[in-house]
Amino acid sequence: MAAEAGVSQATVTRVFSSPGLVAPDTQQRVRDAANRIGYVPNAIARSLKSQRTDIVGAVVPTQGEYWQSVLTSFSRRLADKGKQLLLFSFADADHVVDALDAVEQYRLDGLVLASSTISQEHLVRMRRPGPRVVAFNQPTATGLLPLVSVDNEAGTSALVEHVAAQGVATAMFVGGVAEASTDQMRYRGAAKSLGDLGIACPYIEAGAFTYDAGYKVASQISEGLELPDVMMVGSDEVAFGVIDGLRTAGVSVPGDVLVTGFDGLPQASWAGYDLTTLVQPIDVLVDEAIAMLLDTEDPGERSQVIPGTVYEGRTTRRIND
Amino acid sequence: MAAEAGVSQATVTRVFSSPGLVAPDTQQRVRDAANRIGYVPNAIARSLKSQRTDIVGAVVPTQGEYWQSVLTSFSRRLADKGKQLLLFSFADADHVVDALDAVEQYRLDGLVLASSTISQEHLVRMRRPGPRVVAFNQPTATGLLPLVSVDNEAGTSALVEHVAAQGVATAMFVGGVAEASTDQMRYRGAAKSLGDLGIACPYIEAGAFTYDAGYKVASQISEGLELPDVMMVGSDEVAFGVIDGLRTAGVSVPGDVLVTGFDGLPQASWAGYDLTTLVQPIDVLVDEAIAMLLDTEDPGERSQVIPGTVYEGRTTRRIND
DNA sequence: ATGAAAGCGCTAACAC
DNA sequence: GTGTTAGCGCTTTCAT
Repeated sequence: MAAEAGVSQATVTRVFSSPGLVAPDTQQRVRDAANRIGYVPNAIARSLKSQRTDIVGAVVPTQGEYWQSVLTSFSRRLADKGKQLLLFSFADADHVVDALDAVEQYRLDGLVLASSTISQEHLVRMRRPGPRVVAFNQPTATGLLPLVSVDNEAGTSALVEHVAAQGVATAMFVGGVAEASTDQMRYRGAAKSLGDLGIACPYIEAGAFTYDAGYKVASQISEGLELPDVMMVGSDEVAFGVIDGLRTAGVSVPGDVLVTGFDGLPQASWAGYDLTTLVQPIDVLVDEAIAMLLDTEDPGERSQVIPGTVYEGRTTRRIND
Repeated sequence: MAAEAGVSQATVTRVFSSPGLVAPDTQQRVRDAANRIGYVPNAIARSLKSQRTDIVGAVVPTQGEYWQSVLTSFSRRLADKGKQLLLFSFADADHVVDALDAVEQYRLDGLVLASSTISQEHLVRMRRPGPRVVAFNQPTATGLLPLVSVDNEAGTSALVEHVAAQGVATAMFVGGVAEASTDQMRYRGAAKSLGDLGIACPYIEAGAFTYDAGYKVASQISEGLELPDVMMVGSDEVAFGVIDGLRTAGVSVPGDVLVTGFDGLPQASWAGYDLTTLVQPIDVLVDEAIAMLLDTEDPGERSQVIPGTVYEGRTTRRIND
């Protein structure tokens, strides 16, 4: 390339990274030559020298509406900052390790760890010098890694407050996976606030954060147990299943039982469900995570816990009002 | 590192890429040293030398359930092949160009172009020597780029066949965006097959591939026009909106009007909708695309058009049968 | 304003 | 089985 333009390689570099330092006519000559032979600066070589890739890695679960939204948000926000997103989706936790390896090998500028089901052990492994790691919506990471999360506990508390205003005497919490730290926080918020009102709150585990799990558990409940006044579900996706399961079994929502969700998926406001839920301000969370990742000052083990907002849908509107 | 282990750099390389060539004790000495100082081979340097990154780029729209599924599938399948996925999400078509730049700069091993709304002009720009580009579900690219796509036309034909068996006399096609090539193919399949039965098929444009667009168009239709026996909707997401819009307006689905979708999203089979739709075999499409990208033999401008399957849901089940 | 030269960390060819 | 050497394509002093 340098030869083609009749200049030194140093000048070529300058044309593409600090054009100000190069005479207009030389610059033109270089650009012409580049177009002629289809030259494009090699980012790999640049990274080798500069020790920066401008690529951020993200470990995100492959399943679930919520995570998809998070991923989308990350990808957009990073693009705005001139960074690329290298995606490590994972089904099981073992692959998290693969991601970490890749992060080290590719010398990524940082890594986002998003998922509520990564073990403490893995999290500890992430504490190390080198590229910065930020945990996303993963309360378990508190004190281990810098963390950005929605305020899960306050979220379900707020939902209880709203529901209580509708008048309820009995309740139940339907979680996805009991080990998930988000599930635990959400249950805690619900149980505490309900407890303050003198209402008990049993925990029922659906078994997965999926529609099907919600559907199944709702079918079983409507057969066996006595239905509570309100079912607080740990995530919207499970809640949709719960609602459909109840309705299929002939139970009216919200006529016979009120239902709340958590996350604030777009579908929550669809007319078919219009689910009362806690809306996570995903873009805010993501911006905060990116800031922690990219800011010059070390975030240490700082935690950012950001509140969500209650969306009041039809599923908690008493019909007899 | 070489110094730390007391061997040459070449030996270090061998330990990590062809361990067979190195004596066991030397190997141990190198690994110990690596652990001691936290050494990890630098993939950037390797890429610079080998001219391969083991990273595949993907340009995918940021909106829409369908594309999210496609993305997830790509990410998983590539991981199985030891490749990483660099994600370029894009809202508007201008960003496609950014992606192409990045592909060139990072010397990616290939690029997947997924989206039905990339202009011919941009597609032509992708025809170039260098890393391979494969178009995904983008009929416009036929003859320009190697293409993998579901058979859109045959898909709506198959849906017509199923619907006709239920007995219909009038129909309508609700598209997302008229310019989208997938929309055009899907309309063509529906119109042709309906025409063969002597049934006319007007095209109505919702304006976007979203729930809201479907909801709105359904509200308008149920107010003004006379409802057809069947509304064939160009995508599931729009179809959900159409169904909710109709039901909110007091129109029964499938009592008053049958509805079909296209894509086969997981939600289609949810009890709330149980939408008859054409299921795209996403994993098959994705595998095919990856094969085209990575296979040694040049795919040229070969097109792979893969058939989908009809899922028969409740939305086309005549109530009076 | 431009060039020369060293070096980022690895791989591959060749020697021993 | 291991070392030596050259070079991938940039960036960055240091000269001129």
